[in-house]
Formats: sequence, structure tokens, C-alpha cells
Amino acid sequence: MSKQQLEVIGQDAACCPGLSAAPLDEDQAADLAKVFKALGDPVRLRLMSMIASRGAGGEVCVCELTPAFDLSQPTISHHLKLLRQAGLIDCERRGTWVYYWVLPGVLDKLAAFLTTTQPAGVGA
Amino acid sequence: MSKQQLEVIGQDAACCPGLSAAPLDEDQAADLAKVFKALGDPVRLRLMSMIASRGAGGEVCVCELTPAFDLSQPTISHHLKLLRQAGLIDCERRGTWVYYWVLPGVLDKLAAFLTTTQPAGVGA
DNA sequence: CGTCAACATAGAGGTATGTCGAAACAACAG
DNA sequence: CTGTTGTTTCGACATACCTCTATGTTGACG
Repeated sequence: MSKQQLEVIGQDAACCPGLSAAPLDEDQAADLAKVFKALGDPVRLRLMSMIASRGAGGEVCVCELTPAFDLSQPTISHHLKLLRQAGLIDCERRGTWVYYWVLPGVLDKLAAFLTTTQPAGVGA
Repeated sequence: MSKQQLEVIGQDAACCPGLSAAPLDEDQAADLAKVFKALGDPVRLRLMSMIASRGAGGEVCVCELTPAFDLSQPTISHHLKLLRQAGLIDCERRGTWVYYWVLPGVLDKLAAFLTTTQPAGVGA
């Protein structure tokens, strides 16, 4: 499902040198900005939090997410789609319901990108 | 200078439980979203990177930042203002020039917020 | 005091984003 | 097959955002 997500964060070695390591070039900045932009909305941030707080292999049904907001169901679906396109989450339909989960490693890689103290042994 | 920046990240103890720890409430999400939204633009991300790559106490003059982009000087100034209002950077005028730096600890706290493996001793 | 350079602010215009209701799609129950 | 429930897609609209030009502000220098 969903062949249309970014791979900014998930690229094998490292997504990029790190924000504080060296000035980003235009392409890196554009890709990373899409991920941060996806997190730059209160609704999406809460959605991410609700999904991520289920733990590593955890999943959440859309039917659990929607009633937590004073928004229409299509709007929630729209935000979930944006998070998916940003490469942060993925989903699967099982019967009537659709379950979402956080793509493994994405948040940690994003955290590593922001960390100013470089993790030892990243080469270069 | 600049009494108008967010304090989301800098709050004494912890800005919040962490994205994966527990579902964010509306207020936390709204505050955090402003920070991520500030990073959700390629230009601002490059600006942050250019400033942050100067290291801990490093500073950058605006006159060094502006010519790196194909944008007008007021546009760069506008983006710097947004980054400042998000509580990510601060600035000081020295003579004719204005110098910007990354507020200490902000990026690391943001990284800690995203990290899924909770730092030891956070209770619960 | 006058002028110049470095930045910031103000206002305007085009584009993207968030939200909705309506409709389409998928899966299951009778 | 038909109806019901859960979810996504489709247009449409109001608002926010990014960018520009024009103007203001601050400090340096004669």
C-alpha cells in the first residue's frame, strides 16, 4: 500500500550530514522540509503522537483516531494521507478497518538529524 | 532583543513527555507544531543549518546569509523573524551588522522529543 | 547635519493549505 | 443483490503563507 512516500529519512546510510554538521544544499533542504512541514500542524502532530505512543509494532485504527478530534472524518483522512506521503507512517486495510503505524526508525533518524552532538563514527 | 519567542522547547523540566510517550494534548501539539512549521520550509531549514553549523557559540552575520539565496533581502529577514518567533534562534545588533545564533539546547531538546527510545529515568 | 549601508517592517498579490459536504469505494450482513 | 458501516476521494471555499516592492529604522562616517 502507498507507493508514494518520501524516502528522505530512510535512505540506507544517512539522510544527510545533520542540521548542524554542514549547510544543507537546496535538494536536501527541500526534502527535509516536507517532513517537518508534515509535522507542522497540530492535528498531524497529535495523530503522530497517538500512533507512535502505541510502541514499536503498534497500530491504531482510524476509527480510534477520528473521534479524538472536532473535525470531520475526511479531514482526518486527509491529514493521515499527508503523514503517509511524508514517509512518516504507513497503513493497511484489514477487513472493514484501516490500521496505521509509524514507519520504523523514521523518528529516530529525524532526531539524529537534529542532534547537535554527532553520534560517533558517522564517517566522512 | 526579541521578547516574543516561544518557550515550548526551553521549559525547565521537559517540553513534554515525548512524541511516542503519550498522546499530546491540544496545547502541547499547537506549540510544538509552530516549531516544526518553522522548520518546514526549505529556506528556513537552510538558514538554520547555516547558523547551526557554526557550532555552539557560533554566530552568523545576516550579510553572509542573504547572498546564499536567490531571494530578496526582506524575504530572508522575514524567515529569520519566523525562526526567532519559533524560539529557535536569537539575534543581536553590533554596529551596522546583525548576528544570529541558535538558542542553546533547542535542537537537542527537539531531538529528544522525537526519539522513541526514552532516555533512562523518565519515570512511569 | 547629511548621506550611505545594513536590516527590519508594511502592504499587496499569487499560491498553497485546512476544512467542509457530497459522493465514490470497500467490506460485510441479511 | 441490497443496505449499512468505515474510509477515501473530489470540488469548493476561506485562510494562511511566501514572495515581492516600497518604506522605515539604526548606526557609521564626513
